[in-house]
Amino acid sequence: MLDTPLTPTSYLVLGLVGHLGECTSYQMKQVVSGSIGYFWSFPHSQLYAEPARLAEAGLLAEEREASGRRRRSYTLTKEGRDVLAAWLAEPSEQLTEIRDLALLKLHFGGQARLEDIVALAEAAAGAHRRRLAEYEAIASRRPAPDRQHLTTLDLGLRYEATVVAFWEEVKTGAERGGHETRPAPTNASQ
Amino acid sequence: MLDTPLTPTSYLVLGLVGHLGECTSYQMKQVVSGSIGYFWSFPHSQLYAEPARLAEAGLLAEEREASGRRRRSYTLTKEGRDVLAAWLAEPSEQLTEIRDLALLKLHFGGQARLEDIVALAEAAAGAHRRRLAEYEAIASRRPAPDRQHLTTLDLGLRYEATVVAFWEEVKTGAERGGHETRPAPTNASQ
DNA sequence: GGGTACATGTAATCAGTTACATGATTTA
DNA sequence: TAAATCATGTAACTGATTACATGTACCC
Repeated sequence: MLDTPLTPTSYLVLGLVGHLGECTSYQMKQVVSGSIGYFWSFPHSQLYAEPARLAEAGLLAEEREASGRRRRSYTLTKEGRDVLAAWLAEPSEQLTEIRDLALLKLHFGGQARLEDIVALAEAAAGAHRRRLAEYEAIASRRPAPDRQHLTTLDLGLRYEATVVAFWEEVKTGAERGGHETRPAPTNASQ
Repeated sequence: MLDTPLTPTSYLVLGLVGHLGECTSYQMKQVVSGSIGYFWSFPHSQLYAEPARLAEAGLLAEEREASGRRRRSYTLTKEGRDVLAAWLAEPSEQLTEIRDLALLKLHFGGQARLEDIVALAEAAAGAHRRRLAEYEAIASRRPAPDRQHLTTLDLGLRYEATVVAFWEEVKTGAERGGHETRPAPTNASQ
């Protein structure tokens, strides 16, 4: 049935179209930027390229306006709906992939100066604190019935709170300067 | 100085070579698989391709065995060391990118059956519980002095604990079946 | 001495990113 | 009506992934 194996992006688009019903790439973009985009970002061009691929694979039906902007809009085909349902029904095995430059820097922190670690931790804590505040604002606007079951937003809230605390501790730890980081990188060899 | 802008992978490799000193791609691979690879995975082929790129850019020096396997090994050049130091000294602004298929499925859970959510949550909780156990084992082997400053492993421990709890709650929530998920997907239209 | 697992790469492909470009709509 | 901003795409490039392939050491 399918030649090209589907990527995470494929399912993301299928899920969006399934959720929204008939929609354009731009509408997907708007929805993404207020939800998934917070933790899983990608350029909007993918929301144009991927539906085209899915349409070619027969999972989406493409309709184009006859006049004006000639927008393309998409709907799930029967096959698309089946593929999406099958994907949703199959529990996924793989764990979280985390891409975080600040964490990577911390990981190589043994090669950095303590003051750089302090600055890094401060910046990271601040950024995550702001993100946490955004999530809290969204959560407070969330209608009551939805508050009963857990969503990605709830994990986002917990994640950011955890991370803020983590970076704050990293900062105070580095400020106290104690612990066993080499005083200077590898200057001994110079 | 630099033509190609450096990617996260570039810095990852620079950091590894800085940390290990002269090393081969295979050695990097081994180190990665016991540390960064836990949350930031990528195929080993990148650990062959990227050092080659960096060598061409003058940030790594490449040495090749004259006989036998003709292994390539890499060291930082002066310029590479500077670039790495500058990167480490500059606090990064961007937040965490999280790629998690299970979370994505949960996000589209309104289109799934409740029993699928239960299975999803159960599988995810189990996988993260196992990962947490791995981290705990590593942490217990960690030498005492290192226990004083926080590392990526510490965040890993906290993250996994948070996520396990989250998925367990999702599971019990879905089992109780309560909340406002539509009883059946969109079967009404069939 | 043959199989199996570890070690070390290369080639081809493609998804994803970057950059560009233009058409509509609003606003001042 | 000019300027800004929102909306809608396309083209080109390349980093990352997949797949393949072979060499070396060890073990039964």
